[in-house]
Amino acid sequence: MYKFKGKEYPCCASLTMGVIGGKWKTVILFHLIDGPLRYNELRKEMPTVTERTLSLQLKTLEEDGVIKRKVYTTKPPLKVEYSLTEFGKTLIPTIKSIADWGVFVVNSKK
Amino acid sequence: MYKFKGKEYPCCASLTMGVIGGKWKTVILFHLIDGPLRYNELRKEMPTVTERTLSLQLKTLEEDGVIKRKVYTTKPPLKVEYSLTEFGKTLIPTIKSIADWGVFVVNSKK
DNA sequence: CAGTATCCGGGAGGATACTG
DNA sequence: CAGTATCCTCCCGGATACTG
Repeated sequence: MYKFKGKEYPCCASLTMGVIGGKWKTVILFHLIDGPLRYNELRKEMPTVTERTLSLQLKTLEEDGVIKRKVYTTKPPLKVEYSLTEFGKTLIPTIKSIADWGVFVVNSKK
Repeated sequence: MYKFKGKEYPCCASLTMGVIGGKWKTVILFHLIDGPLRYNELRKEMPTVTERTLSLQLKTLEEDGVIKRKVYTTKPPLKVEYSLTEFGKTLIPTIKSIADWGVFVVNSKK
């Protein structure tokens, strides 16, 4: 049994999937590899996600310590930036491997 | 837009997650890295999965061309082996990266 | 700008029983 | 042994409207 953040997983692979699994989390992390992004910048990169879902996924990634949220203003209009934490950066090779395979599949079809 | 097996994905990373995402698929693939396994051998490796779910996940992995199903007997008791296809083997580095990160997280907590 | 609030549907996954 | 069949629950994620 593997434990992380109070959750139990039957396999080392499922622990990782518990953190980066789901429809959107890898996409978010993939876009954050190159540096911090603001909320609306992320939305532009991910045109098909809804505000609510993006917001929820960002929150769970933050709770898992993978990304951090930094607020630059106290009054509207707000400026908020999301970035990988040091812990989150340890995921970069894995995220890149996931992204690379997607590219590989599309390219090898031609 | 990235396409694979009739499905569309907004990002290269989500294409990969479409194939290996979900609660069990990476676990199945992880156990198949070392060689073919029979249905009940897989069940032993994954004690908490139900028969139905394991069966369904194996079927979708097979449809995506990642694993192959080989039947050795025509009459009960059946002998069926699951193994990675050549295409599925291109996923090994990614699966290992995912599994390694799970191990890393557990070890670095101590 | 960066989010909540509210409502909702679908599908992933579970439990149990049965079968070629 | 290797699965189906049936039924059911949960919650992820979507749509839309609203707010500090």
